[in-house]
Amino acid sequence: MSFYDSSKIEKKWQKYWLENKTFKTPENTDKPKYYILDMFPYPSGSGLHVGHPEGYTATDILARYKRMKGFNVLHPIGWDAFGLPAEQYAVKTGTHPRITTERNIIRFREQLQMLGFSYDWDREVDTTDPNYYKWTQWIFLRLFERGLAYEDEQPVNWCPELGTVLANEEVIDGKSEVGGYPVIRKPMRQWVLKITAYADRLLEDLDGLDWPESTKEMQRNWIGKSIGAEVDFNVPDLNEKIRVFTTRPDTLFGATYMVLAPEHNLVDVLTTEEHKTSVEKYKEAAGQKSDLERQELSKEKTGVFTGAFAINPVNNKEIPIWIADYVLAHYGTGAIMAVPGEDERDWEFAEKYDLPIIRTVQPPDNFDGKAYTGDGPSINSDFLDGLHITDAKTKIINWLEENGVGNKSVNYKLRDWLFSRQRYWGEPFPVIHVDGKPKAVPDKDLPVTLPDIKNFQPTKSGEPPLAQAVYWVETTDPETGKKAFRETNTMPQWAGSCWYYLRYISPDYEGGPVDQEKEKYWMPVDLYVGGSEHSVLHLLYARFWHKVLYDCGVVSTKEPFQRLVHQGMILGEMEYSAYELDGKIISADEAAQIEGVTRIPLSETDVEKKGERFFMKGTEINVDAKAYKMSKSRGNVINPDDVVKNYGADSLRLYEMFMGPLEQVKPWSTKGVEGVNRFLNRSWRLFFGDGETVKFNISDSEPDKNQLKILHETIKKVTEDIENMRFNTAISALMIFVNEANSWESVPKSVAETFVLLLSPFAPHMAEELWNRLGNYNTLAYEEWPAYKEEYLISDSIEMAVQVNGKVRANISVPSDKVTDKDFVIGLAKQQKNIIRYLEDTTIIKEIYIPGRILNLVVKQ
RNA sequence: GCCCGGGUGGCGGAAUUGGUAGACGCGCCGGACUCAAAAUCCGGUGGCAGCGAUGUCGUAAGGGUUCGAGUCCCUUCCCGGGUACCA
Repeated sequence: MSFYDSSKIEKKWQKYWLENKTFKTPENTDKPKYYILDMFPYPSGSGLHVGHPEGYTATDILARYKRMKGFNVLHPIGWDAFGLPAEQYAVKTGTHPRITTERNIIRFREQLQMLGFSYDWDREVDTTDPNYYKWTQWIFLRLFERGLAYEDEQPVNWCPELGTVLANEEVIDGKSEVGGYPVIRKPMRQWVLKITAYADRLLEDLDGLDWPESTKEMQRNWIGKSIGAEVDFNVPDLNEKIRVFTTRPDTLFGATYMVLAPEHNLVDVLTTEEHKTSVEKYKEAAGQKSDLERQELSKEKTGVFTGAFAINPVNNKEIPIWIADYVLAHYGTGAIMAVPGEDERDWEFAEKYDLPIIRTVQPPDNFDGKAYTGDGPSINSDFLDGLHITDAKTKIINWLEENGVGNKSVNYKLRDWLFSRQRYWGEPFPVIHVDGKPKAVPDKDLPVTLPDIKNFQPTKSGEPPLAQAVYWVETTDPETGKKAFRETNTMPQWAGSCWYYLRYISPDYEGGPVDQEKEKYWMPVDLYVGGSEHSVLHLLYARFWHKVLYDCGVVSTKEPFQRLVHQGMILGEMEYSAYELDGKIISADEAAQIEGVTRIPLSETDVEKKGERFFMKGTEINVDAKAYKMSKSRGNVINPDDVVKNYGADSLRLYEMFMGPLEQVKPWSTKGVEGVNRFLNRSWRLFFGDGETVKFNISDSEPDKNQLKILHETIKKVTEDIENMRFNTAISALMIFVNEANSWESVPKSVAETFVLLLSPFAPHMAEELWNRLGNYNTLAYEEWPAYKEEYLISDSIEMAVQVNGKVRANISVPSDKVTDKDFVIGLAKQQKNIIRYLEDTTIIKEIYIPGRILNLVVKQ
């Protein structure tokens, strides 16, 4: 039996591709270009997991396909190598993060090469390389020059366990996204990037992008633009004004009280003597709460009265001023007018503290809720009465502006981006402090490199590890010669990944982050593939930097990533579980209610499905059937190295694409890998026969009509499916071809060659080997992609269904040249035994014929 | 709660976008080869009834539009992801 030795053949071609630089990006620009990018991997110590090759195989297939289609393809890879794990490892072991990082990169590179990806290995970039972060710093200086990077003392998310501050986005439910440690609020001096200045452009330019709608929607929500008005409320006793932001100025007549955030700077001024104690107490309690506590305790609204009153400008009514932590200091003006009639939160608060509620929008008759937030005619609103929301808003805004008590206003949820971290393993800021003021390091002195230090531990007070490198921190201002101190914070990991896609274009260019001539040719990225976990942060930050670079004239496109696709997560194998309590097997439903149960793994053959649920075979005990996220603790992690060892890289690639649509979440199945592995072996045997001896099964004969038909059907299907990234059905088409061809006496060489080319993007190692053994001595990577000919697809006859009253009653075979002949088809149909039976004693009232598809005879008794 | 996805055989998934539901793969059943097993090959495989022809039910549930609905519309349920007092 001939057999395919995957490990030997795969290594052979990997070596060939590297040595011949087969996938070196062309330098000429005479052909159309295709820039296909994988999301920047972090080279972690645990190596590649099976999730990585999913997206990478998809892009690799496209890259290989586009090369064969005559495109110049840019398909690079590199390392987002700054980051916390290497630093934490350094704290623990004293190993410099550089050592760890280099080791991990080598491992990752080997693993990627083992999978046969067609990257241009001469374009690797590494964010920790001073030649790279020189330009990260350079871009930061452009931000600084433009006033888009500033220092600010502000309450930040301080994580004592990690010894660093975190961006708002890195805090999930009051805990750090990395590690899940508690996070507290602490005022500190920080670098902040003014992403809010680009909010509108980041929002508007989403419209032109070919991205998943859900991702665009998430970005829109994150930016959170809302249009409304600002209104001033006078506090006559104190001669003060309180400004509020509202999206519903039309409900102004229903504003029956005001609420300030506890941190609002007028709170102390407003509070009357008799309320001082309770207000102080409330403020203190709110200030001490961590974000987590604030969220947990916020189920029930709390607040206290300040004793002060403001005047509602539309009706001059006196309304009380409260403070409550359901009003956020950092959104809008940190103060609201409360309109309980049309706002659920205000209603809840008003109910609790017995504050007046006035409806100003007429709810529908059947409305039985509390606050009514829908549309309707205004009531109790003087000159707005009868107007619906939109018109009422316009009118009241005009009124506010005429009377000088307010104006139209826009607000964003998006906040400026907290950009500094108290870490060692990150890009140093190219900034020195002279006389207490930040000053840019001149471009010519870049990069500001990381000093070597021994102790990577941050200080308890929050001083970054770099502060220990006194010789590095203390420097002189090159301009004035004055004593200066280097910035000891470093940049967050996002920095390096904000612009890496540009560096790939000209990785060795010394005149700037990117060679502008080449940038014009290669940008934008035509296809960007990566996980949906980056839907907001990385993609928003990168878009922001790109727009700044656009404004600086460095790049020529407004957006970096034209088309974006997220690959779905790969889960562990499906698990069937029964549960045991005190030696007794109990049902999964029961187990979910009780603690202290033991999970008993079952095999697929132990269970059966009844209705919607799975049960232990022959019992009424229902069991769980679920695939879980891969995790070390669950022990369901699949290691790609093992898969490659057992089945080969081509099998892994093929399986990951065959599992289902790329974007979908799907469970792993080792049996499924065996399935595609069998397919590859069958493909191999197509060429080398099935006997004891290896015999070449290829003939020089001309392909017959039938062979050409199936071949060209396969070409058509595979081509269309690759174009649409439907790799699972493309592979299915290849399988159908092989199943068919296996029944042939021999395979005509021309057919065999075409098949090998079709297979090559998916299983490049086997394809190269077959191509070579067919007598071609060059790589097939730049062979022309096969084109199908319509003439071969036409068959002599077409199978069609005949329906009577919408139900299929017979199948007929119609000669191709008669397909458009309705009368002929109906005549043929009426000869069918089963049709005759159904037409008996009926009258045909309608004949619906869709040529080549279906004939439906509508009859009546 | 709100915003996005999505529910199709025992399992992963197909279905030319309104035209024969279940392609392809896994699993399972039967057969060939083998002393035997593995591997491989051949055949079968949605449920129910029937020897069969065939009939009938069937794409989460219910209703609607249509000659015809997995696909379009309405209602409900379930699962996954995001988000959460943003005024």
